[in-house]
Parts: sequence; C-alpha cells; structure tokens
Amino acid sequence: MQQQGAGVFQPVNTNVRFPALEEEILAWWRENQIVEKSLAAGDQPFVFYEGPPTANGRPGFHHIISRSFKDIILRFRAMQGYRVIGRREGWDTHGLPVEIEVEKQLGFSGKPDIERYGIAAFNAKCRESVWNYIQEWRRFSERIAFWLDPNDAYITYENRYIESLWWVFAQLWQRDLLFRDYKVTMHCPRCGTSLSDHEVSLGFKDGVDDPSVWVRFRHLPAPADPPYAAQHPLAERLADASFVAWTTTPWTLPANAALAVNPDAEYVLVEYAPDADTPTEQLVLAAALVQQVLGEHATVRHRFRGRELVGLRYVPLFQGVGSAGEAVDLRNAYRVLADDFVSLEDGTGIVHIAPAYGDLEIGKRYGLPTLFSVDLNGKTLATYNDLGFGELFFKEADPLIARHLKERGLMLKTGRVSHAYPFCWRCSTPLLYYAKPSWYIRTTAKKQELINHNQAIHWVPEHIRDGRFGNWLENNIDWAVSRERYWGTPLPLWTNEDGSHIECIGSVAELEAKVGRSLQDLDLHRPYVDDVTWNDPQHGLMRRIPDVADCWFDSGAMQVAQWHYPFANQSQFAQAHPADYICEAVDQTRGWFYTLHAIGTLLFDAPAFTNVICLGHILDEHGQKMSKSRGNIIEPWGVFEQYGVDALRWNLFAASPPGNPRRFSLKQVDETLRQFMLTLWNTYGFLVTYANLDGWQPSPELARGTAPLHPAELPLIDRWALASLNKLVQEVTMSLEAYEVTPAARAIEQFVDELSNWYVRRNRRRFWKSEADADKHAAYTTLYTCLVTVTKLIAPFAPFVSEAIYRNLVVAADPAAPESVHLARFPTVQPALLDEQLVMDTAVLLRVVSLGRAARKQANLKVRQPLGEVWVRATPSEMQGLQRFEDDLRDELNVKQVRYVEADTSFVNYRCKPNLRVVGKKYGKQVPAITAALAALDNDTARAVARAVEAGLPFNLPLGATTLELAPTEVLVEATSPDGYAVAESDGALVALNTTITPDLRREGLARELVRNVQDARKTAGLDISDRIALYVAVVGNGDHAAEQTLMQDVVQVWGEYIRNETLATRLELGALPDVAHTESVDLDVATVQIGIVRVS
RNA sequence: GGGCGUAUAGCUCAGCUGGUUAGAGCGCAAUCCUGAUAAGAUUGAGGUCCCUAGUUCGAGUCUAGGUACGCCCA
Repeated sequence: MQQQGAGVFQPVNTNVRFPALEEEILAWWRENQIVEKSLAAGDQPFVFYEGPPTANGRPGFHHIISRSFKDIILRFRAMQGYRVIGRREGWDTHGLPVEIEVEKQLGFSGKPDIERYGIAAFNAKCRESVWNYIQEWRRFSERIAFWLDPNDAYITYENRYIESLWWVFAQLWQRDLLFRDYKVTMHCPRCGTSLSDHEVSLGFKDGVDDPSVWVRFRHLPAPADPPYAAQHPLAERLADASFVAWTTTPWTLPANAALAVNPDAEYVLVEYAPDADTPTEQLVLAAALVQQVLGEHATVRHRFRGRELVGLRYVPLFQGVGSAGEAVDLRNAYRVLADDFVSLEDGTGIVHIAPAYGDLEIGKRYGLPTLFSVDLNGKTLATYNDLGFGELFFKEADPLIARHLKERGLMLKTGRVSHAYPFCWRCSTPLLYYAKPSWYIRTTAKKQELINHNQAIHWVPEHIRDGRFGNWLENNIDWAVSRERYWGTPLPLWTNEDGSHIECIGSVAELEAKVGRSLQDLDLHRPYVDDVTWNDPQHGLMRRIPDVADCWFDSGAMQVAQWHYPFANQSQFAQAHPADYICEAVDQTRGWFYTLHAIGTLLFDAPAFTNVICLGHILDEHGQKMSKSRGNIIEPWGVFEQYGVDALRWNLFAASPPGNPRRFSLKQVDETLRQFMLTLWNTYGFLVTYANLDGWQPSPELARGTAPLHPAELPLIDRWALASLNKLVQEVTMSLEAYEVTPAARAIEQFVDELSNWYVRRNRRRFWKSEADADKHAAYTTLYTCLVTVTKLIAPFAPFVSEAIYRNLVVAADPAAPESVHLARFPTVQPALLDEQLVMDTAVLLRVVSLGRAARKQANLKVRQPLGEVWVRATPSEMQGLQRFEDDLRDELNVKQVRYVEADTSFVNYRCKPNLRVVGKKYGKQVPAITAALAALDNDTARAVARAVEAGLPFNLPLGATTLELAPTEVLVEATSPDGYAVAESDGALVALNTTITPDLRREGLARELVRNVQDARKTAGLDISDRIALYVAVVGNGDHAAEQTLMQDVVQVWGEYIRNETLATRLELGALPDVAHTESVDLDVATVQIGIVRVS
C-alpha cells in the first residue's frame, strides 16, 4: 500500500467554483486542440445541418437553448463513434434584416435613398455589417461548448454559395417549377418590396385600430348592353336603391371594380331611416345582417336570392384608374357578381372588390379591370389631388376619403374597428395587399410529395408533424421567392426588352458562355451582375431582372449550397443528404424547416432532414415572453459567470420537455447546481479523498472499462449499483437515440442521487476501514466504475464537469486512454451486470426503510436509539426480496431483529380488497359487490383468506345467494395496524416497530449518543480525522445524580470499547475533566454530562 | 374566426395501454441524521387533477362541449 496522500488522483476541491473550472477546461481544450480532434473523429457519417443565424445581432438567451440541444445530440453521436458531418458554422448574411440595419445606420428611409447612395456602396456596407457581432457569436458558442468548426463556415453571400443557388433556380426553371405571375402580395411601402408569407406571419398585430365604413353604392338602372342582353329584371324595382358594402380600408374604394354577393344567401330591399327627421331611403344588403347594420329602423320590402342580383349595375364611386400606360377596360366593371367566398359573418353580405388590393383572383375570374388608388410607395395617386386626398400615405388618406364620400352623401355610417392587421416585421409599416409581378416557386405542384416526405420525418415533439407542420403543408401555396431589393442573391433570370424571352442561368460558366468573356472576378451581387448583358440574335438585348431572392431561399438551400454543390464536393454531398438531425425553435416551422423541406422535395424528391427537435420559446418566470421592451431579458454571460454553463445546460435539458414553452428563472439553475452538480461532485470528491488516503488506484483496464467485473463475487449492494448503472446506460442511450433528451437527463439525476444518498452513505465504512481487503477493493471498483460511466454519460449534457472528472479519474490512471472524455466512447450496456430483480428488491428496501423512519418519527424515537424488532408486511415476493437486504434494513432502522408478518401472525388483522386490474376485467359490473363483500369479512375469515392467498390457493367468497371462487391473484390482502407498535404503511406495505426500550437498548442508545457528541466536539476542537484523543466524561446531573452516575458507569463498562473505537480515543475515563481538555456540555436526555477531549500524539 | 399545444401542490414538473391512499424536487414549518456533501432523512401544511356532460363496475387518464393561457394562421 502506498503512503497516505500519495494518491494517483488530484485532490478534489469541494469548494469548487464551476465557472472558474469551466474556464480552465476551455483553456485546456484550446491548448490541446480537442475541438479539432473531435471534429475529425469517427467513421460512419451522422449528418447535421446548422441553421444559420444572422450575425448582425447579439446572441441572446434563447440561442443557448437551441445551441445546447444541437450540441448534445452531436456530442452523443460523436461519442458513439459517428463522424459528424456539417458540424460547421453557417451564417445567414443576406436579406432585409441586414439592409434595414444599414439603412438605419445611414439614416435612410426607403429605397430612393439607397438608389441615390448607390447600390454598390450600399451592398458593401451590408457585407461589412453582417460581421459586426461575429466575434461575440464565436465567443458565445465557445463558452457554451457548442462545438462547430469556425474555419469551415458556410457564408450565404459568397460567390460559390450563390452559384449553387443559381443552380437550384435553374433546376426549378427546367422543371417548370419557377414562374412569374401577377399576384397579390403583401407589400411594404417603406421597404419597397413584397414580403413572403413567413415574413408576413411575423408581423401580425392584434388590436389594430382602423376605420370601419359602410358605403352606399347607388344602383344604376342603365340600359341593356353586352354581355347582358336585356334590362335587368330587378332594375326597376331597385331604381332608387343603394347597395351597402363595408370595408376597413377606405383607401381601396377608388380602386373598386365590382360588388360581390353570396349566390345562395338571402338579400333584402329595405326602407330605412335612422330617425323620424331623416327621409327614408332604400338599401340592399343581406337579410341576415340587417339587424346588425341598421338596427330596428329598417322595413323589409323585398327579398331576393343573391344570384338574382347578378349583373345589376351601380354608379362608380370614383373614376377608375388603371396601371400606368395601360388602357383600362371597364366593360365588366361596376356590376354585382356572385361568388361562394362571400361570407355573411360580418359586413353587409355585399363585398367591395378591389382586384389590385387583395381580390386579384376574383378579378381574373370575372374579367374585372385592375384599378389602382395607391402606388408602391403607399401614396394615393396624384389623380386624387383635386378631391383632396392625393399623394398621401394610404392610412392618412383614409379619413379624407371617408369625409369626401360623406360630403357626397355616399357614406351610410362610419366607426372604428379593432382587428388584426399585418405590419412589416422589420420596420412596422402597415402592409398593403398589392398586385405585382413576382416570381414564384411552384410548391403546390409537389404538394403531395411535401406531405408524403413529411411522414418520414421524426418530429420531437411528435404532434408538430401532423399538427402545425402538416397543416401548413396541407394548405400549401406557391412560394413567392423574389424580392425587389439589393442585398441578396440575384435571381439568375435574364430577359429581353419586352419580357417575351426569359433565360435562367445555372452557373457562372453558363453566363460566361453567354457573354463570351471570363467572369471569374465578378462579384455576383448587384449592381455588378446587373451589368452583365448580352445580345440575343433573336430576342435582342438580354438584361437581368432586378429582383433578388428571399433570404429564406438562401438558408433553405444550404443543403446543397453549403457544399458548393454540384460544382464541388460531390462525394461529400452524397453523404450529407438528407440531414439526420436538425434543431431550431418552433417559429421555424414556416421558416427554415419549411424552406429546407420544400427545396429538398422539389429538387431531390426526398426529405431534407429525418429527425428534428422543435424547441418551444423561452419565457420568464412569470410566463411572459422575454423581450427587451419588457426588460425581462436574461443576459447569458451573467449566468455563465454565476453558475457556469454546465448547470445551465443541465437545467435546460432536464427541467421541462423542450417542445413546450419554457418558464425559466435563475432559481432553477441554482437548484440544478446544488441538487445535481454538487451531489455528483461531492461523490466524486469522496472517492478521490479516500482513494488517495488508501493509495487505491484503478488498473488501466478498469480505467478503460475493459476490466471484467464478476457480479457473483461482489456484495449485493455493489451488484445493485452496477445493475442500476447498466440500466441507466440502457435508458440514456435509448432516449438519446430517440432524440428524447429530458427523460435521459432525469434518469441520470435519479441515479446520481441514489449513488450518493444510498450507495455512498451505506458503504462509507467500507472505504474508511483500515484493512485493504477484497471487500474494500470491491467498493472502490464499484464506485469508480459508476462515476466513470456516469461521467461519460453526462459528457454530451455537461461537457465541462465531465471533462474535469474524466481527466482526473481516467486519464490519470490509464495513460493510453483518450485524452478527453469527448474523444472517449459512449458507454455500452454490459448485459451480465443487469439485474432487474435486484433493482426492484432494492426499491422495496428503500420504501420499507422510509416507512420505518416515518414510524420512528411518529413515536418520537431517534434513529440512534436501538429498538428490539421491526415487523414488515408486504407482498410475498417483496418480502422475499427484502430478506436479501436484512442487514441493511436492521442497520438503517437501527433494530435488532427483522420479522415478517404472515397470515398467522396473531397481533395483526387483515383487510381484503379486490385486485382491480384483474378483477375489473373479469367481473365487470360485479366489482362493487365483490369489493363490499371483501371489506365485510370478519377478522377470522379475512385471516383465512390471507392464509389462502399466501399459500397460493383459491378461496370462496359468499356473494349474495351465490359463492364466487377467487384466485389468489385476484385479491389484495393488507395488514391493519397493530396496537402497541409504531406503524407506517403505504401501497399495501406495513412497517411496525416494537417501541419497548429495554435497559440494554437504553445503554446502547446512550453510547451512540455520546459518540455522536464526541465526534461533534472533535470537529469543533479542530482535530484531524485521524487524530487520537483521550476522552473524559463527567456526569453533571440534572436529576438523581447517583442514578445517572450509575447509568453512565454501566454505559462505559458495556460500550467502552465501542466508544473508544468510534472516537479514536486511546483512553476513556469517567470522572473529573483535566484542565487542558476541550470541553463541552451534552444533554443525553436521561443525564447531562461534560465531555472533555485532549489530543494525544 | 381556424389550426396546434398546454392546464395536476405556492413554484417547476412526473403520472405508462383507465384500476386500489395522485407523486417528485424546490419553497415554508418542525424534528432528525451527518468526519464526502453547499448535501441528506422524516413529518406537517398545501390538490374541487380548469369546468360541464358522457362512456365505464371504475376517469387525472378516454369522448364531446366549454373556459383560460401560449404559439401559428386568417
């Protein structure tokens, strides 16, 4: 045996500060290039796609969650021996967010400012600005131990990336999946561009205050003209009537082209006057809405079906204006049409149709002209200057238009409405529905494929697949992919002057061939790419269309573009599609999850990813969204510095399932730290302290985990620990392979708790004892194996603390071991060590111990006071299992004898209940009668039943007029509380303590009490664990001094050796205390004594 | 208005295919234990398992309707 203190392990600081420890580990990783080594390791590929963040903002608290959940799976797979592909940084660099940032910086307020400034200079600014926070992101990722390769980042603005995107566009073009169409888009007048649906969805605001106007459209009994052959049959009846239509967007009224009714709904002609002073007028609207719109003052004169109204004409509110340079065909305008989309839920049942601003589909269907009232800057047309509302922002024009109509007597009623309205998600400008030429990806053509491939994706949580995401796919619409902006991937579409000929270019080489010169030095961005033109002999000068791509297209196409596929890395790509794993927050269902999936499906007819963890949003401790305006943001670095990253990560993994919105508070991290991290750390510290003291060290084989363990040769509790450990390995592996992180973390917590509070507590003496025998070695081996295995299990969760423990426990003992836990192999199950029965039996033991303590508590009996006997009653199999642990049970409950209650044990009675699981299925409606009959059994019969059940025999239960034969498995027998015992029971188990304290037990109790107080005194006296003492005890007396003196003499006589051994006392004297002693007064219940201790060398 | 999700102790969460006294941790109170422990044990207080109806011998669990909250969409 080696000398004390000459241990192989570094001493463990039990006052560890985890943040400082983590910094040390970070430095060590850097020095030894552990990240690089980990990235390069493994054989079978495991493919990950990094969803690229935009680096023009600071990383926030929510990024810790997504990055941690990404990281844990990658570490786990890496430890399983996979080579993780795609473990690289990715940066989303294009798009409106970046442009907005630069615009702000330059004090711009829209596209005209940018054009004046120059696109080249503007884009240069954009290119710079995306790297504003890159250092902070890298520092952040490194600190939370999210291991990505920073030297192999994919960057969406690079030429090679853009070239791949061009290839994607060309593929889509060739397959007729890319097309141009006039469609209504959500247009931001400030940004001057259409927004995609997912962008629009980001900017809906509730409770927006808007005007609400009911307008008269005066019926025009016009002469018959084509396409209507004759005067409308209702023309005469409605001669003086007005149609009433409702809108919340008065600014669209000048663009009105038609009114729509529901063909099947009932409409009425009413006579209406709001009060006696107002002349009555005739109005037409839906019958169902008369009350709501006009109240009580309307009298119905006629009723019609909606379809009867078709073709009626009305007086236009304004002279219609078409788009610039185009003749307007008003032949079909200003008529009533009927369509199913018209709802009767609000409004008047008559819908004002403005094709340019939202009703383009209807307009097309009925041949309506597309009329305009507002231009792309959101300003009303100059045409309306004369009417007093020209060249105004559309929202500002609203009241003026309303006033104008009122003056003309066309406004029936005005009000305000509070509803949801879309705003630009970046600049908060209200959006316009606007019919514009746009480029679309025809995702609807592959709708069924999108849906089918989604079925192959494993979603966590599962409900996203057929819920949120599945629904989104079911309602798929074509993807508006063009943006009339500057800083983005230029659409590779060239067209001639009149737009009659379009070519889609799929590579730089192809473009070079067109223009006949090298473009190797060309920046593929605007404005440079716009200057690339060529003359087509047939079609004339070919110019690029000005649009750039939706930046969601950039990130969705990362599955090909990150490799510069197909221009390079073809074999790499072949391995790296689809991704085995991605992970982002739930807001990406319509963002990145969708664009990845859409591009994967359209391009390869395959899913782009097969497993995805979809994270809920982070909320503060009150369930409020974290936001700067609320001031409830948690600053990540503060948490790192206070608690460390491991505690934070662990909390995020274990506290609640990741799919739910997550309430977060620092209190939780603090709890995780104390509850889990410190428990583990202290257990580890315990092992190291004693191993060093004893000079115990693991063999290299044991350190490596290859030393065979023979359970049959080990004490039961060691076998339990190892069985439990292997069960844990099994559970954790299965959970992580199913991408279920939380159950894995919770199982580990449970094990660490039991290891510390059962295994170590029960076995302390095996580590303390002086003889270095096989039993001691077994204890060290067991605890060591548990700790090393747990360390590897938690490595993906808590990369720092696991590294610290691993370095000390393993690398120190086995020079051939991998230098980092993250280069080690994830533990695998050793089936020979599994023992389900043993694990179950131990669970029973723990339950019975807990009941015994409860019983002691009730009777107010300290555990230190030994008792004579405990009676235990449980199921026969439980009691059988318990017998294996009788020593532990005696020890834990401090009783001399464990006895088992059997059917014949006279001092308990029995009550019987049906075993519902069994009986319920078999007897159904008879259950209540059986329950009653069993409960009504008298004591003797119940005992007879107990006896039968114990013997495994059926018995007869009288039930009304008949008798029922019940099998022993169909009934549960419980013992009732006997008198004179301290009893606790739960779940059918009963523990009864005999509370009689004999003089012998009393003396032993006093001895133990004395020992504990001496140990306390040793501690206060500042003695070392191994110091020897002389111990003096003087009876002070608080009652009958002589009797107390006698009692203590007896104690010292009977238990003197025990007391000396426990307290390392070389002598023990009852009498006066010497002056030199450290003294303390101790109340031993039946006697008060002074104890004095003196250190002897 | 529609879709998805959530609702269990003061807080954070378990509760498997319906079954016997609904659990854990934290927090609070009290007691105890402790020479690894910043820990631990026990007890107590604290629950109309959101509400209503239904299915069933039996519902926290299944069904329907409703309420509240969150997210997404209109």
